[in-house]
Amino acid sequence: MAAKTTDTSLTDTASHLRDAIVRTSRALRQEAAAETGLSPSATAALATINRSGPLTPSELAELERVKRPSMTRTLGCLEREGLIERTPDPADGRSFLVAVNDAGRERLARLRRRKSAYLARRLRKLDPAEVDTLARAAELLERIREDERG
Amino acid sequence: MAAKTTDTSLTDTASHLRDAIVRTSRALRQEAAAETGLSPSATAALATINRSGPLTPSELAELERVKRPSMTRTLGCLEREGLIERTPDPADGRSFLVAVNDAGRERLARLRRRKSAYLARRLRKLDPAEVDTLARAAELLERIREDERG
DNA sequence: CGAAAATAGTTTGCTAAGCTAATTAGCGAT
DNA sequence: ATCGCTAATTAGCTTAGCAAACTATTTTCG
Repeated sequence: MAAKTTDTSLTDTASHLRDAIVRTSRALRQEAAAETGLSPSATAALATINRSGPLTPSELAELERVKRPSMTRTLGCLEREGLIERTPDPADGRSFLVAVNDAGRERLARLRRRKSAYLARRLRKLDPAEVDTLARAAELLERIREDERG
Repeated sequence: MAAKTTDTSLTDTASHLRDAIVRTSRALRQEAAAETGLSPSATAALATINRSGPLTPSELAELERVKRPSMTRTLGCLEREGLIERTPDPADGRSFLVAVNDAGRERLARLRRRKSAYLARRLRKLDPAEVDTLARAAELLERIREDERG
């Protein structure tokens, strides 16, 4: 299996993967609006802040691969929801550090717990090997995104 | 491996997968605008029309999991690019059938060929087993989307 | 048969979430 | 101390989704 990784099968895989990601991401967005009151972008940002400790909006924007103005908006949304705290950056008066507060951690835990979340609901219909495949795919997607820089 | 599929690991996998998909889809959109002049949505729709033969806008909307007005817009875009043909639906005067024309097939082939496409470029850095994992993940994502219907 | 209900596609107007360009405020080097 | 750089924001644009309202046709049924 996967013994033959010709360029053709490779670009073919790329096509299918792209379509699958586009469609799933669409479904996620719809679901998110209906279910959590927090957009997928905001959720992803919150998770990143939680994982990578207090960081500046610029750093966060870079991690999430969006531009700073976009992150400004997302942070505004998270702040309105009362999920993050801003503290002044001791090293730079223009900037500040963002951290998840208790409410944010609560929300993240709740999101993770949500059995009815779109993907979790569907994952429960798969067998363990298939779930594992998707778990590894998620890691791979993050990894190839990391390599990026132009 | 994957022997333990507790509900915890399952919802955890769901979280990671969702974030990975959201971020990758963002990267794809940016890339698409810059590179092909055709949005990921339009590309996915074109591929579906090509794969599933001539079909009505409603059927297409259902396959792509968008609402009819959204598909109207996407089709308008594909038509402006001269990639599809509409023929009257012999069975229903209100409707019509959409099919990919030569230019559309050309474009699809070109897209698939594009070695520099975002995902293809990154896939080439992975080893065959990893590419295979992503290929199977794409299938799984499509499959769990199929199950849907509320 | 003909009127009412249902359905296909479109139009209109809204929202979310990305972007770029321009602005404001603080940092740092000459 | 000033001038250029960088951080965040603001303003305005775009894309792509949605729902509701509209038009045209089909289907149903009295």
